Amino acid sequence: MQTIAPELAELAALIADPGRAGILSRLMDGRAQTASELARVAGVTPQTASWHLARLVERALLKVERRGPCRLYRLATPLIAQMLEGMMTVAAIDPHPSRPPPWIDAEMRRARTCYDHLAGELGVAVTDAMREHGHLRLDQEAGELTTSGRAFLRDLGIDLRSPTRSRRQLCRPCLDWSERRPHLAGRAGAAVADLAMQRDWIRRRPQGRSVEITEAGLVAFRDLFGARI
Amino acid sequence: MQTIAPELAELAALIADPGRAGILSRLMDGRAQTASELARVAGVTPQTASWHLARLVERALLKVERRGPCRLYRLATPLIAQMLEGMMTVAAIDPHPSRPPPWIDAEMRRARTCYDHLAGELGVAVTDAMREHGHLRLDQEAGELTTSGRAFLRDLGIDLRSPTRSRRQLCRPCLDWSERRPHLAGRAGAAVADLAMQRDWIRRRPQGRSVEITEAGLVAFRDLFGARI
DNA sequence: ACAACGCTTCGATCATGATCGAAATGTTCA
DNA sequence: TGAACATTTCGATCATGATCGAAGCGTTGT
Repeated sequence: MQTIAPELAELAALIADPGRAGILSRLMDGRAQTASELARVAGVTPQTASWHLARLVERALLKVERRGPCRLYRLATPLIAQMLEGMMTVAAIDPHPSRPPPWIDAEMRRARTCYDHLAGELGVAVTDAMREHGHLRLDQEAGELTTSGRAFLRDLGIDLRSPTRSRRQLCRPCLDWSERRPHLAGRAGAAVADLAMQRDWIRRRPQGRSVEITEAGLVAFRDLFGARI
Repeated sequence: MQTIAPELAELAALIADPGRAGILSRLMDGRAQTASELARVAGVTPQTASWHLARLVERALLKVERRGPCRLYRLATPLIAQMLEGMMTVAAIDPHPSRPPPWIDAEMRRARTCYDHLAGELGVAVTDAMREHGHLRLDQEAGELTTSGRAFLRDLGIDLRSPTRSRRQLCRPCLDWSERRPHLAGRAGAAVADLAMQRDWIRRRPQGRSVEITEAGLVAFRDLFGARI
């Protein structure tokens, strides 16, 4: 019997190094990063990071583009992000509740981006609010935007038709690894995150995936969305 | 910045061994297997397999139950299967199309089970047929069973309300790693696979995840579902 | 109780691959 | 052209963990 087990092992081995896992984790926000920054995140020297990055690119987990003397690395496809999401969800489950659980940075847990949508307490709160207002149906495996939900987003100025040719799903759940409950992902999730960024409701912190919720953002998420944050 | 990168690496390391990857791959059909059988699949001695299995159980990827002198191992939760699905999907993408692609066993590609639903050419054909008949809407990230679809399954004798308390989604896409296109998963997918098994349309082969399509099955899938297989 | 069987633990060996210093490459700008 | 900078390549070292033989454990059936 021939299976893809060898390829599975090979792929897993690529993620099994703490440095490379850190790099992939860092790139989960969908942005591109320089080799130096990724070396810093991984906690290794630039030459070691270079070796790791070469392997990740060779296996097509990352793609690289040259910008001047720098090289910018990013996840090759959303499929990679989706796979990592799935793995992080399992990784976040502590098999030994007695052991001190992996301490998760408070800012990270509060609000962050997950590839291109909102995650953490903020992501889950926004999702819950939309669900309670009948905008959304979502569980651990699938999601659906209601008529009211489409109208709600349209009123916020979100045009969901924009990337029409995209095969990407409108509305999809993503299991939040810090909250352990699903939050909104897919095109709708990305659109909400974009909007929040554009209106300065959230700001990316210079490093890491965590984001800062501005005063205006707090008001907006509470009043416009009805989120309890 | 604290992330779950270390836990991600640890989890990946667990899958990164060819033996363990083989074991996990073997258990993707959702059935339980003895340690001996898994040792055989992994291509290692029983004592080595025992060591691998202990690590997988300790990390809660597998659960074990004793049946007489044997120990039966199975995937701990459907979440694990879902994670492995995601990884296999990426693993099946050959980063170097020039290299000979991982040769996939013909029986495996033809028809197999993926945790608890149909996969391979059969799974995709059934899914396509249901889609073409308006029973199903499905793309790479989400799925929905139409009214006609519910009626269709009901007429086949499938009661989808049965596991009511289950939080599991009715209808969900699963990216087929051999066909590289989504097939039907979720409770509906499992129900179809169950039905096919009960009516002897498909038979599990003694070892491996591939299944045999019976003569009656070929007729049923073509006539009842309209599948082109 | 004893033998048969499946599985696990122990101990020693061995291979893989992660790491960094040193040096080379390549790009931009003056 | 040459200096400054980011990145990569090379080479040597070192740690981790996969492996199997031998022995031990636990369950079942006679």
